[in-house]
Amino acid sequence: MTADVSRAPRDPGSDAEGTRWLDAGEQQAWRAWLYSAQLLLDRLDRELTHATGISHAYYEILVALSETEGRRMRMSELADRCLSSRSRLSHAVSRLEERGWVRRQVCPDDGRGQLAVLTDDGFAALEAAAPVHVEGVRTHLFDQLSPQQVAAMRDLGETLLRHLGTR
Amino acid sequence: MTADVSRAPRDPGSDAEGTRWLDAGEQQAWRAWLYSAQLLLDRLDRELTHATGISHAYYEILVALSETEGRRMRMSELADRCLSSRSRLSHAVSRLEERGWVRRQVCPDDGRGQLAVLTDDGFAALEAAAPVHVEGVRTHLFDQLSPQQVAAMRDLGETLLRHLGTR
DNA sequence: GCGGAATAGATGAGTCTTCAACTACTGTTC
DNA sequence: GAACAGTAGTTGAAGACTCATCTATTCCGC
Repeated sequence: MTADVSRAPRDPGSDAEGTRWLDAGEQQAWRAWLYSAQLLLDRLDRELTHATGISHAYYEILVALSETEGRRMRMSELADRCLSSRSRLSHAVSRLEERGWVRRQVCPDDGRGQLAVLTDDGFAALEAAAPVHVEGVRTHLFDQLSPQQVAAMRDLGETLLRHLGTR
Repeated sequence: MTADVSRAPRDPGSDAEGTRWLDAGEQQAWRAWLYSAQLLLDRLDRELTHATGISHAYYEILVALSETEGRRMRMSELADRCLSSRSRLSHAVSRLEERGWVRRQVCPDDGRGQLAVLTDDGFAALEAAAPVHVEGVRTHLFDQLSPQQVAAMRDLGETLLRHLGTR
C-alpha cells in the first residue's frame, strides 16, 4: 500500500482537520511546475557557473548594480532587488569584494548605511557573463515556448507576484 | 548611463558575437517568472520548515519513499526522483537517519547498492507535515489562479520538462 | 574465472545560506 | 539634549550543497 501524502491519506471527506488536499489534476500541474522550475534554475545556474565562474546569485547582484545610476546601491535595496536576506547579501558582497568586482562605500546620507559599488572589473566580468546567461534563458526557455506560452508564463508570474508581494 | 546587460549592451545589430538578446517583453516575462518562482519556493520552504522542522528538500525525500511499495527505494532512484545529486542525497539521508526517519539497508540484489527505508517515525513526521505543505501550495498557488491559469501552468511545466528531461 | 571498465554510493573540503546575536547610527519624545 | 526605540548592516556558528575523490561491487569480454 502506497501513501501519497499530497493527496488525502485516507478517504477524502473522512479528514478531521479539513485539509484541502490536491486532486489528481492539481497534483500533476504542481509537479510539472515544480520539477520544471527546479530543473531550469539548476541548469541555468550550472551552465553559467561552469562557463564563467559566476553563480546565478552573484550574477543577479552584478546586474542589479549595473542597472543603477553610478552603478551603486544601498545594501538593503540591493538585497530586496535580489530577493535576498540582508545577511546573505552581506556575505555575498564580501566575497565579491575579494574578487575585486564590488567595493563598499559608507553612505553619505546615512552613517548606518553602506553602498555597494560595482567596479570596472566587476562590470567587465558581467559583460563577459551576460551572453552566456541570455543564451541559456533563450535555449532552455524561450526557444521551447510558443508566443502564447510566453504570454501565459508572464501572466502567471505577474499573478503570483501580486500575491507573494514584490516585497 | 545604466547598462542592462540582459538586453544588448550596445545597439542591437552591432553585436559582434551575435547573442540573441531578450527584447523588453521577453525580459518582463522572464523576470516575472523568475521572481515568482524564487518567492514561491522560498515561501513554501520557509513555512514548512518553521511549522514542522522539515525543509522542502527533506519533505520530497520522505514523500518519494512513502509512495513506493515497502516504503523503500534505491539511493540512485531516489536521487533521480528528487532531482538531487547522488552526493546531496547521500548527505541528506545521513541526516534523516540521525533523526530516525530513514534507515539504510544493503540492497539484496546488488552488493554495491543501498536501500533507503522510511521508518514508522519518518512516516508519522510526513503525515504531520503534509497538511502544512498542501495548505501552502493551495494558499500561495492554486487559490491565486483561475482554472485556465492552472491549465497553462501545467502545459508550461510539461513543455519545459520535455526539453530539460525528466531525468 | 580473470582483468579492466563501469556503476553505486560515501566522504571530506570548500562554499553558500540561515539564524541569532551584535554594533553603530538615526529619529523621536520629553 | 538624553534616553530609548527602531533601522542598517555585519558577524560567527551551524546546517546544507557541490565537487572531486575514494572504495566496493558488478558487468563484460575473453
